[in-house]
Amino acid sequence: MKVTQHNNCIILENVTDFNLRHVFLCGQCFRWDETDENTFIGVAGGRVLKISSSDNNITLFDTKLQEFNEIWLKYFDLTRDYSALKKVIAIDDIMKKATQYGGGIRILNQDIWETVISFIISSSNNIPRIKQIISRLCELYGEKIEYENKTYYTFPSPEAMCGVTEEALAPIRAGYRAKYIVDAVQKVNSGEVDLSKIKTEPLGEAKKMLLSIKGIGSKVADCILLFGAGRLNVFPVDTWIDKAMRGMYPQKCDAFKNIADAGDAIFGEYCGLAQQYIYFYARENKLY
DNA sequence: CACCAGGCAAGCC
DNA sequence: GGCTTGCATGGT
Repeated sequence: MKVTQHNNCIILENVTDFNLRHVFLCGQCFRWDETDENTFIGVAGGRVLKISSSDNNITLFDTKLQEFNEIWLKYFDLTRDYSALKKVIAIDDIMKKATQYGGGIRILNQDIWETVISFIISSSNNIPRIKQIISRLCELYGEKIEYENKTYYTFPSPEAMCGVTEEALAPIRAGYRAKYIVDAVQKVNSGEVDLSKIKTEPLGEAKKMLLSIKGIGSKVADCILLFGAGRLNVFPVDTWIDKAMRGMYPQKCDAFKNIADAGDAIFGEYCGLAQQYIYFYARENKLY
C-alpha cells in the first residue's frame, strides 16, 4: 500500500483486502452512510470523514498525513495482513466462498465506549432503527461538526452524558434499552467499570467486567470485545450466526454446548474475523 | 393483523 | 444450571 497526500486528500494506492461496502455494511458499525456510489461519509474519532474508492485506490477527503497516521490507519486496521488470515480461516469450500464474497472486510478499531452503547441498543433491534437511535443520541449529547454544508455530531463521551436519566433519553426512542444506557453511563463515570482495562485484561476478566453492565449479555459483550477492543478471538452469536453455523456445521454445533464455543473450536484464534465473513455472506445472500 | 429485529433480565423449575 | 416470558419501538 502506497500512501500519498494530494492537496487535502490522502490517496491509498494498491490497497488489498479493503472494500468500503464490505467494511461498512457487514454490521460492525452504525455511523457510516453511502452518499454516492462507493462513497461513504461517517463520524469516528471525533471527526467527519468522506472516503471513496475506485479501482484499487482509496481516497480519504479533507484530511492530512498526520491525521491519517494518528487516526485512520488504525481505525481501518490497515496494518494487518488480511490475505494471510483469510487463508487460515478458509478451512473448507463454504469458508473459501465466504472469505471471497466479503474479501474486503476489515475489523474496524472503534471507540470502545461507542461500541458499548451501540451494541446495547442493538439488542432485539434491526439495523436501520439501531442507526436512527444512535444518530438521535449523538444529536442530543454529541458535539456539532459542520461538513460540506451539513451538520454532523460526534458520539458523546461518558462525561457528556453524565447524570442522564431514562426520561432525558425519551427523545431518542430507545425503548426498554434506555435504562441500560443509564446504567452504562453511571458505571463508567463512577469508575466501577474501567473501559481502558477491557483491552488489556485477560479475556475472561474483560468479559466479566462488561457483563456487570445491565443490558450487556454474552453476545453484546462479544461484539464490544471484537469491534471495540480488537479481540479477534471472540465469536459473537446472533440469530443469523446461529442459523448459519447450524446449517454449515450441524455435527460440531450439536457437540458443543453453544455456537460460540463451536466457532472458537472450528476457527481458533481469528474466529471473530471468520464470524464477520459468515455474517456478511449469509445475510447478503439470504442463506439458511 | 401477526411477526420479527445483530438479546437481555427476571422469574420459573 | 437450563428454559420461558416480557420487553419499547418501528418495519414488513
